[in-house]
Amino acid sequence: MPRSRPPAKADADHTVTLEQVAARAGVSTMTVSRVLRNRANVAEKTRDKVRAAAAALGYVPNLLAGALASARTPLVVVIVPSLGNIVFPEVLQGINAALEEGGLQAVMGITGYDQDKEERLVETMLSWRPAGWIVTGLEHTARTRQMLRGARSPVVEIMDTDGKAIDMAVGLSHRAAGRVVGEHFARRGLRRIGYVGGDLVRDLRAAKRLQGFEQGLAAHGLALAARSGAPAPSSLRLGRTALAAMLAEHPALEAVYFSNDDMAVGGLMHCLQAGIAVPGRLALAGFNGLEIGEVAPLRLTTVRSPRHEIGRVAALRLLARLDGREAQAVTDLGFAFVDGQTA
Amino acid sequence: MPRSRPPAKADADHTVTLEQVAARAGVSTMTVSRVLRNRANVAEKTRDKVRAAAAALGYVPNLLAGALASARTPLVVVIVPSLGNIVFPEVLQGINAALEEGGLQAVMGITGYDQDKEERLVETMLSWRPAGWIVTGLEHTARTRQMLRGARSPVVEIMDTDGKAIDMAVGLSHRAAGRVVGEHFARRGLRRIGYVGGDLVRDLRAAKRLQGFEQGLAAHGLALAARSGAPAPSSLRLGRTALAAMLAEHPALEAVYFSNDDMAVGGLMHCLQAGIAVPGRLALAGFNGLEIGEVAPLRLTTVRSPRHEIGRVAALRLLARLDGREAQAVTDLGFAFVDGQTA
DNA sequence: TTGAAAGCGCTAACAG
DNA sequence: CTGTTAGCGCTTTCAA
Repeated sequence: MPRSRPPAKADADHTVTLEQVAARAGVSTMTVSRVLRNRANVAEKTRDKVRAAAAALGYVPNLLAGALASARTPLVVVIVPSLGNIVFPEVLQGINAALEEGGLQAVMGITGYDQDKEERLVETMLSWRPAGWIVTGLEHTARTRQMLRGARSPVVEIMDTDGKAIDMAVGLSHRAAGRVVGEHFARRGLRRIGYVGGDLVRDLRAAKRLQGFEQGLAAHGLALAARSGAPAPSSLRLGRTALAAMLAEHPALEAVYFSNDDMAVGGLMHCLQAGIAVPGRLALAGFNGLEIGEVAPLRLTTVRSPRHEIGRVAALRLLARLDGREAQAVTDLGFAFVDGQTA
Repeated sequence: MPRSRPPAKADADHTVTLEQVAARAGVSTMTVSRVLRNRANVAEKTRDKVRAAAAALGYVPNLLAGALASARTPLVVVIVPSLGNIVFPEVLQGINAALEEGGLQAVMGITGYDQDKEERLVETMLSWRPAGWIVTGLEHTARTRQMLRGARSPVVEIMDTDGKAIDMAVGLSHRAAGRVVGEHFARRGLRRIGYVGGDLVRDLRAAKRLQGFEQGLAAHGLALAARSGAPAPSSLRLGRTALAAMLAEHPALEAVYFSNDDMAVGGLMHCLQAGIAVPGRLALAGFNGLEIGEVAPLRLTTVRSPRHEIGRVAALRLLARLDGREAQAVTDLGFAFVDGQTA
């Protein structure tokens, strides 16, 4: 004979089900379900009875059962490359706050700037049948792209707008952000210019900024005199050591563009300690507009990215689409050049 | 007549189910289930047939259905107070990496250092029937505690060991960490000492560090000469402005202890810019051992907390318990005093 | 080594 | 406004 599980009511596992609430309230499970999900068309008196019964029993809904029955999960998969600096946590805060208001839950994945890892994450996450996806960047493996399209739930690619989106994109043009700094350097009359970055093969947005930066220089007849890139994640320390190394080899450098603010502040710290006059002897600039650049003894010249806002808007676009509303395909939230004291 | 949904095979929604894989492979759904979950006792030939069928159809398992049927989710709820500085993202990276190896998924919640928000989060998350919980700190509302206990899945409280754990705890003694700095200041012969922090009512671990710090001073017959606390989250900027304000009011101060490294580095930046000699004229110390303190022109005196390790170990303890292994109730991962150049 | 039956806890659809 | 019926896609249990 097949198993006949004991009725839930007698379960050793004291989990309270809709059915028990229904029994106690003297109504059907459907009515309980309606009340608990605030559906219309239930008499006020019935509502009260049901709520009382649910409270008395300490009922906790089972989202798994609900999601399976309705074919709708309140889950949104969020995939970011790293939590190693403050940039993506800030984006996550924006995402999280907005999703929460819409009654959705973020499930997080971290790729380590590895597209194959991203592909594996997407494959795994597919099993949750998420309501939507927020992924970082516009570059993915072909299979990742295919899986995301096949999932037929909305996808927002964040941070970048230089490229083609799978579905929606919310970010800024990194090429343009880099170009602005290149032109600024050129207009300042800086000539011997270096670049200090991390791993450009992995961080494609940093690569786009550098590309834009070089275009900005080229527009004024300039070119990069030195360039360093370690196969390591960007960090304050790397910025510091890489700048020191570059200056040892190219002592005549007049300016350095860094892949981001972490790197740039690291470089600035080197200059402060080594007694290198900034910006007189060496001009510096970064990207992101982090707080550390603002409170440094010299305000860092940089480009501010709207990180929290990118997260918030990405989540809102997703919510809009889930509500059946139209949502803009590409949202360029722009950036602001920060004319600081280091360049 | 009740709805009669079209059979899944003809569904407009092309979702492939176990049943379709089974049909194609010429076996029962149970056999497919066994193969796909790598259960023993399936003939090698059958395995191959099933795998081929699954691949051909592009089968994607439905975790919701699986979890409902087996009463087991691979979800772990992780609740942290904030992603506003790099501390908790680092903890999350540690958690995430270890959970992933164990086949578990983190679902994140952010409390904003608000215990009522935490309570609401726990209540909501309960509906996922998570396999385990990682929550921050040892202080929670009575109802949060009750819900977590009632969930009957393992709970790890992270960061702190000064108090009583619900189930397991992984962290360090903040009281001891504060005390070490207090004694260091005293031994250095510093006498007029101030404290600059954020909101101690919300950040209870910062409050414990301050308590330990004052004990350390008291052991040498000293007491705090000044103390500032804004009802705001700690930040580089707050550290900078709060120190400036404190020095304006207490110009004779010889040393300042900050609630953490963000605050302390902010303070250090103020000194660098204002030309205040550190540590000669003013000694500074913080807490956490962040990279920014290490690359500053003066290495920050601080106490290093094992953030990534706390996350990793917390996840491992959870995994151990889910595997039915015993796991240590309280794990004190300790801290390291960093004898920097600012105190 | 494989399969059949039952059911996890909930919601959609329809009937009244 | 409320109830009935069927079934979401999977795994458990037991039998063969």
